Amino acid sequence: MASTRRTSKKARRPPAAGNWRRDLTREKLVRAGLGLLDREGCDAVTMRRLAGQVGVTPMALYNHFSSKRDLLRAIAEHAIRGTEFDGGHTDWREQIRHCFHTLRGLCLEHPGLPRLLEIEGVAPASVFAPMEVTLGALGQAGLEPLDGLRTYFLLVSFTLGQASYETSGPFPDLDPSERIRSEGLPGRSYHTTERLERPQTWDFKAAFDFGLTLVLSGVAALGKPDAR
Amino acid sequence: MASTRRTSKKARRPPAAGNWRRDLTREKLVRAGLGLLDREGCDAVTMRRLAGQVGVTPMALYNHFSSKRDLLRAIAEHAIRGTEFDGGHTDWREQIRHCFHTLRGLCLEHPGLPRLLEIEGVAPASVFAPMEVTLGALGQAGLEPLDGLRTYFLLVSFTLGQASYETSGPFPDLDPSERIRSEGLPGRSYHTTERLERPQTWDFKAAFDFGLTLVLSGVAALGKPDAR
DNA sequence: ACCTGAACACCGTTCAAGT
DNA sequence: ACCTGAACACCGTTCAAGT
Repeated sequence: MASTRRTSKKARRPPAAGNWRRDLTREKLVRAGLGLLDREGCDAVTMRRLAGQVGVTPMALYNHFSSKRDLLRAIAEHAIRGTEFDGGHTDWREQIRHCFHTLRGLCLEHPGLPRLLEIEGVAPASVFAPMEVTLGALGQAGLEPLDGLRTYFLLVSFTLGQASYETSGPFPDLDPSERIRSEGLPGRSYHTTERLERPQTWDFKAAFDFGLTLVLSGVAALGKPDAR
Repeated sequence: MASTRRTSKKARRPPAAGNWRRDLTREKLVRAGLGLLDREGCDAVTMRRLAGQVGVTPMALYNHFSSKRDLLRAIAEHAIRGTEFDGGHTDWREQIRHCFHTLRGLCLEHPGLPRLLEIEGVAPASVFAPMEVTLGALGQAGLEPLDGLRTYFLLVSFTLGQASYETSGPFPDLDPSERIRSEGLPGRSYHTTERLERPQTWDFKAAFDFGLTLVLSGVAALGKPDAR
């Protein structure tokens, strides 16, 4: 804002890239938006609030983003970019473990991210970085591309779901025994769930590792006789 | 609305249950809300729109629901209630397959449901019906309760994630090769993903079955020597 | 080229008032 | 007991106007 302020002298812009000040401001907005997302969650990222945050009128944002969706996509992009999902492991299991631990870590750093990615049209192309790594590793494990893609979707649903539950929850609402006792549910029996002793502190990391191992050993079993 | 209209004669309500007209109206609202959810999606379920739908002022809803969240919870409850997740199979694999196929089917009937359940505090106690069935079956498969719970969360994340993607998507946004070609992503290579031939029609059911089988064979492998 | 201000059509919810 | 109407503090976005 301080230094290179020019009177706009007709300024025929180069067709491809390099719009000096424009990019700078867009980046500033994206950073502020990501901050808002991290501090106050997905619903707090609002055109009006972001504008207030950087001391500008809401409508000023529309010079840099065509819509709220465009803004959100840029924020997601900025959060993901720079993350390396490829651990460079030769063992395909290790490679996949690394990849999804990294994805989980990213979601824990930016707790609003999973929900953000679910908004229609917000997921940027960078979400395919883990796909690339996974498909490579699964190919090495002997899976056909189609099955690799299916496995990738399984892993990604799992990872985002768990991370979302870990950061937004654990809702008291989702503690089963508690809920079932308070609300009466006629016509259903819940003996197993009711007498379930939920550990006081649920170990999310251990649960995530368990799920990952389960899927990986399922993949390994695909080549074997008993698998069905 | 037609028949038993009484002048409210002081009506000391019985302490426990049976508020005749009140329950009727609440149910009517819930049904209309579910209709709105099914026809126009999660975001369309709005106090004001629902009120308009049943020909009443928005504030009238607050006589039957304490908040929007309360309304949404009742809608989710109404969608889930009556669904039988227990297929009565003796084989634990069949039992779990049936359970999650049922859950998936429910999400396809009510496309807004997965997103609805993710809203904080909306998931009703009935969401634990599949948990009951799953924990029982996994116990039969020899899993400890803690691992059973972890597996349940894996399966539920997977099922809701896939169903959500199937009904809200398939976004053109999530077709990888397309996106990567249009947006340039500097500093990343995507050869595997780029040359991926995505089948023109993605078979969601087959992908779901595949994931289910993968997880189940992972569970089966837990008792075996090679599992790690 | 970038920003403002007023306006429009929406939200959830509170509060006082009607019957 | 149930409903209305006006109001408040929010949304995303359009449009005309300023510099």
